[in-house]
Amino acid sequence: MSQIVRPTFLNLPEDKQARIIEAALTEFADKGYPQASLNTIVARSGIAKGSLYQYFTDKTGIFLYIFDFAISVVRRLLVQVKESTQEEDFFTRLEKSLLAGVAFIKEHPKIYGIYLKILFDQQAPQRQELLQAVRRFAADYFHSLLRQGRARGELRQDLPLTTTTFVLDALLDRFLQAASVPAFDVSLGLDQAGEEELLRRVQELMDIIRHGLAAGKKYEP
Amino acid sequence: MSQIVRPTFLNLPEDKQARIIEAALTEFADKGYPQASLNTIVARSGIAKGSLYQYFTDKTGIFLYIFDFAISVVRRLLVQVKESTQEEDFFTRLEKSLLAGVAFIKEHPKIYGIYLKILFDQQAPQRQELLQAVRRFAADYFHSLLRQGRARGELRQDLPLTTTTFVLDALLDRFLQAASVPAFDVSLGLDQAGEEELLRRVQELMDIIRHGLAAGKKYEP
Amino acid sequence: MSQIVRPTFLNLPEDKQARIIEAALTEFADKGYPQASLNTIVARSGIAKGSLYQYFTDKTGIFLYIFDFAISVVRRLLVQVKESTQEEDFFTRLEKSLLAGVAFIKEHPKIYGIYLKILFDQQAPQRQELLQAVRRFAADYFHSLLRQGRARGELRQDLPLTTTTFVLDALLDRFLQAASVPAFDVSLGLDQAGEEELLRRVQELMDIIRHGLAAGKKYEP
Amino acid sequence: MSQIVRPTFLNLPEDKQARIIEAALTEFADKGYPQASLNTIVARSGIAKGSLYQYFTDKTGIFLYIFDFAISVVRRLLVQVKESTQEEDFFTRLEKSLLAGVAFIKEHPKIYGIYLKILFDQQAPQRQELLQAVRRFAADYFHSLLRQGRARGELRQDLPLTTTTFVLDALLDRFLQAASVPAFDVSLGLDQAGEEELLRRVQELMDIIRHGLAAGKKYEP
DNA sequence: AATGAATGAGAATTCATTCAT
DNA sequence: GATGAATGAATTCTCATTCAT
Repeated sequence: MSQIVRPTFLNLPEDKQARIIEAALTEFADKGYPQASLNTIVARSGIAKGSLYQYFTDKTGIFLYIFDFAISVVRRLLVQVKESTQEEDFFTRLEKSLLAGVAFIKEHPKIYGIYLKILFDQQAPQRQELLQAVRRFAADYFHSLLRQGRARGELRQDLPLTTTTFVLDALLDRFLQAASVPAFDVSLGLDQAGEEELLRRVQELMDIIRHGLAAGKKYEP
Repeated sequence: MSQIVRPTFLNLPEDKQARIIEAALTEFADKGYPQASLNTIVARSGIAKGSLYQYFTDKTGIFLYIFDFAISVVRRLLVQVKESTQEEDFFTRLEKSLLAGVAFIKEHPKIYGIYLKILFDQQAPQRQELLQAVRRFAADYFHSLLRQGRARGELRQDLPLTTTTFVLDALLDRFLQAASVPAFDVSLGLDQAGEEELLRRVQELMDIIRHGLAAGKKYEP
Repeated sequence: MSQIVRPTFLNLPEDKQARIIEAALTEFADKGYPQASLNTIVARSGIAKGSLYQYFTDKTGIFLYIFDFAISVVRRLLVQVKESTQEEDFFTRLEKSLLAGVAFIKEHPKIYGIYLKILFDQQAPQRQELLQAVRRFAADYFHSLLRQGRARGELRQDLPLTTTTFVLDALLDRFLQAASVPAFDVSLGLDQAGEEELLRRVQELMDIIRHGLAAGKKYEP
Repeated sequence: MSQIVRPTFLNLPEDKQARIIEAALTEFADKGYPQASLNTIVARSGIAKGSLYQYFTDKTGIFLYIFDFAISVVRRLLVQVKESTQEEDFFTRLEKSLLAGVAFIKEHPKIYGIYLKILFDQQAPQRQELLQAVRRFAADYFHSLLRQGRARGELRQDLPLTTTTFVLDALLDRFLQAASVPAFDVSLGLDQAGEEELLRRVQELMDIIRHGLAAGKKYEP
């Protein structure tokens, strides 16, 4: 931690900090770690190149700090959604989580962008650890939803928690990708559609999930 | 075609071609398009720097040729799986497809790697087109499986084909990722597990899918 | 000589020779010696790269051969103009020479182009010698016109031959440049004008030359 | 401006600037734009390759800056000659201009060299504009001399200004070339001659010009 | 004689990092 | 603490020339 950001940076006026974070976030989200240029970052934030090295140890340091910052924003969102839907049933909670995710990505495209970039950059520093942190975070979230749902009898009792967590993570993560990255969305056609179309897809997806997970008459071959 | 690879390359002895393809495939899969270094490729394939430019027009040309090569390998696999399972029921076909995918990725990790890289390289040439081609290919495959399954009465008649295609694509693609890229596999723990564990997860996943899609007693809230 | 072009080339079918000369002439005229690419020449003449080295020793050899070829074409023209105007008076001969020059450049822009290029390429092989040859050729031509004109009493007897030769060479050479290279023509506006305008400029120029050189009432300060 | 040279360069100590300008001027004058090597320039000025790119945007930027610099030196000379000969008659002004030109070229051969190079470098950036600027500059100079000379009655009233400007430009420019570039000087033999010989040629040339342009008894055929 | 594959030096340009002021 | 000039290794790409077939 102390190897990443230097006290010099934290002592900076907040607006200057913000300018630098914004510039770095934009650059990393646009280009990914290895293609991101410190030249661009200093140019956009209006500071001297040397100053960047007063604030952070090196390119890696900047990246890790920015990624940390991004994670903390996401974390805040998830905690808030989780708490505000405490009382609702499993499927409602899941649906609201999905919709909250869609809204978040629309609002903070850069944060989602930096996550997508790191996802496949072998060169990104500590990529493994960073990704694991993010995914485990999501997994924990779904896991806790599932446990509560099963305890309340809303879900089949024989559901394997591990695999079900995987299913939810995969479906929601992919849905968010499709909703935000046109190239991913081959089948759904979300980017050309309006809000209405999006909501219909959410309903259809939830319906399939409900069939897959809910308690009630079981499937009999 | 002639824009990308020059006849010179195709006239080369096969083992030399293979060495170059192998080196390029490795480099692009490791680093992605923009970070891949032609220096590395020529060093690893033991040819002179200038020779590479006798074979391909430029870096883009090499990349496109390699990607094309990779795609054709995948295509061959899918066609083969599809044909060899013609007679089986929907869920068996799906399961076999998944297992074939797992086997393929284990055997050709670099081909899968290059696909993952291009997925997020904003800089990769013709990224949009290449990705669409791949994804649509998968989507068509699932779509045709679904149509046949529904026609045979194995699936619920009210299944929305579009969204269901998306669900299958998401779940299988993600399962493959988890099976091959440890960082992605937070919940399943596939990489540390043996074949046995993997098969169990496949069963669990298939079970959930069956509940979600199969005809039979419907879910009643 | 025998170091420049090899017998192999001269034994070639004439049309093949012509194709190669044409391609080389075009390339050298377009780009000048150092920028001319042998790749382009072989591509345009449809021969193999190795063959070029069977015909000529190296790039320099090709260039010298082509330049020689160009010179011989010019020489033929000048000899012809000189002989066909034997009987006319000095100023008529000069004017006809100028007009013949304009016509020639319009017809053989590449030959003129290669001369212009070599004019300032320090890198062109044997540039000094080649240029001297060309200029001396022109100088001899003017010198002989002047001698005859003076002998016939058409010119002032006190004209210094050397300097007058220089004057004619400078004026005619520059006029040709202005007539063919728009960038040189700041004052005359020849490129946007038609044939008519051109002829008027020729008259005006000849008039000034006449005042400068002709016998007749002398200038008295 | 800021597109071409960066403030970094202008902030440099003067002697360092001078070393770089000198090295670049030499290289461009020797080889012309496309053949000039940045490697040579940095080697000769003793700076690192990267530093050049702190000073200028790219090769084009360096070239344009150097050319601009050269033009400004020439401009200063011409303005000075023009002003210091205000009171003299046309032919004296012209002769002094010519001699000033000869002296300048002897003193700044590289500046003249870079002008000669750009003259035929199809590849030189903004060649058209740069050349037009130079030539029009000279044309304006002669034009103004001519107007004044005619107004004072020193020249024939029927002289066509346009063509006469062309004649002066051609003769003086070519004389300067002959005086500085041995290859151009076929007839005059200026390079092997001493100052004395040169002055005699100037007199002879001026005499012919005087006959061609001056008022006084007209030529009568 | 003809081919065309192989070569490697050299080109312009970018960039993270250092360090004196 | 802030600056920004300096660096040099690394990048992609071109080209004249050689040589085995």
